[in-house]
Amino acid sequence: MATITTTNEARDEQDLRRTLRRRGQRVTSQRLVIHRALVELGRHVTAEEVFGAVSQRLPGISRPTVYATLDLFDELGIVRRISPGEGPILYDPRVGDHSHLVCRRCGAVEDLDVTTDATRALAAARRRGFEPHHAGLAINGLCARCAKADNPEPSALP
Amino acid sequence: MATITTTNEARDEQDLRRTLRRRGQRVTSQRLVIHRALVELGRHVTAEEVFGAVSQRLPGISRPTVYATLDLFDELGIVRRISPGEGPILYDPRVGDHSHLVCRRCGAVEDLDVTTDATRALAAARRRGFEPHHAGLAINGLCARCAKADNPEPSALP
DNA sequence: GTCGCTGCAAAGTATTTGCATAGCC
DNA sequence: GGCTATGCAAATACTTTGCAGCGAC
Repeated sequence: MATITTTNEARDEQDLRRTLRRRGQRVTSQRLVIHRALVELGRHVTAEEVFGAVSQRLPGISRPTVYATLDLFDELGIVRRISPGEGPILYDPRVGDHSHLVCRRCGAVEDLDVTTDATRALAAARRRGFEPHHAGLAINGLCARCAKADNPEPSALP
Repeated sequence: MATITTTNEARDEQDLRRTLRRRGQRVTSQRLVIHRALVELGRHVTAEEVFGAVSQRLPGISRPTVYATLDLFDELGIVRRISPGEGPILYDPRVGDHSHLVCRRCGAVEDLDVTTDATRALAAARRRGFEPHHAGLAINGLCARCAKADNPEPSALP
C-alpha cells in the first residue's frame, strides 16, 4: 500500500496549513479543528463521530462541512477513506503503508501492518490512463469475535 | 487476490444447485433466476440493476430477497461484493483473481487483470484469529475520463 | 411436517444537495 | 473585493427490518 501523491502527512497544524496553501485551499478554523480531532481520536472514525467530537469545540459546525472536509483530507492524503461495505464509511488517520481486515459480519475494520507490492498493478493502471492515488489491500472475512460465534466451543451449550 | 474458501465458481445452474445443497441452503426459483441474471449481465451490477433484470422474469420478486441473495452469493463465492465508497454497492460476477480500479470522482469500478501476492497478509490475519474469505487489491484515483476533465488539453478553451 | 426463504411495506441511516452568507486571501 | 467554504434544512438514495405465509426438503 502506498500513497502515490507526494503529500507529506500533516503531523501538526503547521503542516496542515502548508498543505492546504500549497493546494490552493483555504485555511479555516473548521478544517483545523477537524484535523485536531482526527489526530486526537487516532483510530478509525465515522463522519458522525468526527462531527460529535468537533461540535464540542465549534458548536456551530455543520454536518456537510464535516463530510466535505473529510473528503478533502482524503484527497490531500491526510486521512484514508475506508468503505467497509457494511455500515458507515470510516476515516483512518494512519496513512502509512498497511492493510485492512474487514469483518463481513459486524463491519469492524482492523489495521494489519503488512504491506503489499502494488507496483505492477499501479503501472498497469497508469497504462490505461488511470491516475492512481492510493493502492490498498483489504481482506474480508470473519473477525476473531464473529468467527468464535460461528464455531462455538463444544463445551458451550446453548 | 485469492478466494480462500474452497468453493467452485458456479458456472451453470447445476453447479449452483450443488453449491447451495452442500451448504445446507435451499434451492429456490428466486436464487436460480438471480444467478442467471448475474451470469447474463456479466459485469459489475448494483442490487437495483439485478432487481430490475430479475423482475421481468419473476414479477413478484422483492428487493429484500435480491439483497439477501446477493449477500448469500458473496458468502458462497459466486459473486464478489465491491463497495466503491461512492454510490451503491456493486456485485462482480468475476470471482477469479483480479484487482479493481475505483474512480474517486465518478465512482466507476474497472477490472484490472493483475494479481497480488497476499500470502503474507493472509497468514498474519489468521495469526490474529481472523478467518479470511477474500483478499483484494483496490486502487483508487481518477479514471481516464475524470482525469482528462481535471487536466484539460491546452487547446480546449472554456 | 418443519424450518427456512420470501414478500410486503416501511423505517432508518448515511450522505448529499441548493442557496444565501461569512470569511479567507 | 472576489471567490471559496460554510451553515441551514431538507431531500435523496440505499439498505435493512419485522412479521406472516409459502414452499423446499
